[in-house]
Amino acid sequence: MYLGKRIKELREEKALLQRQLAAELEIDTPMYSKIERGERKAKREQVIKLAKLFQVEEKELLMLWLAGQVYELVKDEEVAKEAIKVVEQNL
Amino acid sequence: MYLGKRIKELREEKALLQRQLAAELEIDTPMYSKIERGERKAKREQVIKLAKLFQVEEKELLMLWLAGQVYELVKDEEVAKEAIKVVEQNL
DNA sequence: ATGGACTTGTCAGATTTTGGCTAATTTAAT
DNA sequence: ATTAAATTAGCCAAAATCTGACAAGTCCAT
Repeated sequence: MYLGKRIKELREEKALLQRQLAAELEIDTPMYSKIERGERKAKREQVIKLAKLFQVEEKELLMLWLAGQVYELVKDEEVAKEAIKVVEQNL
Repeated sequence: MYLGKRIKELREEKALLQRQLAAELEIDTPMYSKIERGERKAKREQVIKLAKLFQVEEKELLMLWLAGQVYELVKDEEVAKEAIKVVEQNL
């Protein structure tokens, strides 16, 4: 998963533990673990908080977060590419 | 909405009434009306049935249906374009 | 002003999502 | 190999969302 992969990188760079970030986000550790692995999706607010904690651009993480959701939506569809292109046109 | 616009066109081309299509899909007319206007989203099965009824490529309607969902997901996000591009890369 | 087509609003029931708990597994160090 | 810490898996109830149906409304032509 897009966001999960990135925040895992960031967490390891800064040598933080899942439970520390979980505490910051006020969720439990298993939940944070799931977000990192993309098993659960973070909420917008949590992504923003993570950007602050890691001191990276909010936009970067929000973009990955959104991309992950789009990917989940289209991944099993034969017409995924075409659909994406159509949306891209109209943005 | 992508799909709604298209099935309205098709319905008018063939001079059919909403209630006729609603009957085919086994839903009530208000529901069909909402699907056409994009107020409710059709389910996959209904889209396929509609393609058969209108005698158009299943793929065409499924693509529009998917595009509509993607659009709903990203439309209010500042990072929509970038996110879409990232997904496009990885398909 | 009646009738037919379509739309709007509402609502309970069904389905999904969510958060947190416990327990299992993996990892790292001694 | 044993322990302790970190991470993951599985489960369950509460909350939120989605669904289908109905009643009532508008709009338009006759």
